[in-house]
Amino acid sequence: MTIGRLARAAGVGVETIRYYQQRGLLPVPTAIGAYRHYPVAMNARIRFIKRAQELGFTLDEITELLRLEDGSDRSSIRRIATDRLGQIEQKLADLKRMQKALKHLVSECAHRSKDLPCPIIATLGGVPES
Amino acid sequence: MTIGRLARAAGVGVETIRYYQQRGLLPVPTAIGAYRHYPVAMNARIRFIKRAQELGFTLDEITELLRLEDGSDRSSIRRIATDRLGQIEQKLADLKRMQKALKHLVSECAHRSKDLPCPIIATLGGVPES
DNA sequence: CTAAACTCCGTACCAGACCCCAGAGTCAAG
DNA sequence: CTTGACTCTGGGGTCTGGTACGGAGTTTAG
Repeated sequence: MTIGRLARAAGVGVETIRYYQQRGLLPVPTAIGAYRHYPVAMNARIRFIKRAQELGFTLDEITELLRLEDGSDRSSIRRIATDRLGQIEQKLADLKRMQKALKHLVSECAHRSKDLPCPIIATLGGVPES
Repeated sequence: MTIGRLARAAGVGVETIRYYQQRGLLPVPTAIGAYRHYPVAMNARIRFIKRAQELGFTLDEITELLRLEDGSDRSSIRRIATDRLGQIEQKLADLKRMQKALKHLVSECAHRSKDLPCPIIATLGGVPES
């Protein structure tokens, strides 16, 4: 795999791969001749990164997640993963609240008469915590 | 309410409020004298924005969501909300998968011998859709 | 009435996550 | 062996969601 093929296979730009290398998310493979030669497994790794990003992880966080795979220092790494797990669960809870609120909003909007305002934004905004 | 008080009440910077005004997320209230005077309800609106942001909505998306409140064109607005609902549900599903995978990963990491690699990233990355 | 604190407007700058470009070198199909 | 597609390095630009700054005008508490 050359970088271009890998990029196309993973559905990202060549620059993205280089950027990830700079940031330490992807290893810089040893060159064969003057060009670098990527193992097919890189593809899975890039997809993992993209997936995690869609879920709201930053590249720094994903870097930590990825150290799990290359995992040497297991105990501290496990701590990191557990933290992220907590984050994810928090996010899940938030999203569920949002889902509920939006559902409510939609049905309110459907059933209410036109000139009554939707009181739901106040409800959502009124939650002081987080 | 002056802008500064509002900002402190909502837990954002003054500049943020101005920025939101520029972007059309907040109305620019009419000035009393030379300074603008904000209704207390703005606070709820700002909190709503912040909340939605934490859930991964962009300001553009939030702008659309907010039109729900000021809602005139209910049917198209309901469509938008329903779309977002779909997004949220997708995200929930993804997060749940992620949660499961991470849990698995953590326990694998705990139980496995040190030199076996974790195969989970491949599993995650292998899902082609999205 | 004055001084501190605030507001207004505009512009500039920051981080994150890329994207694009130039110029030079390299590979590989024909 | 040439030619065209690709790679390398490096540096800059872009978009989002802000934050910071500067200078001038405005309130308001004492």
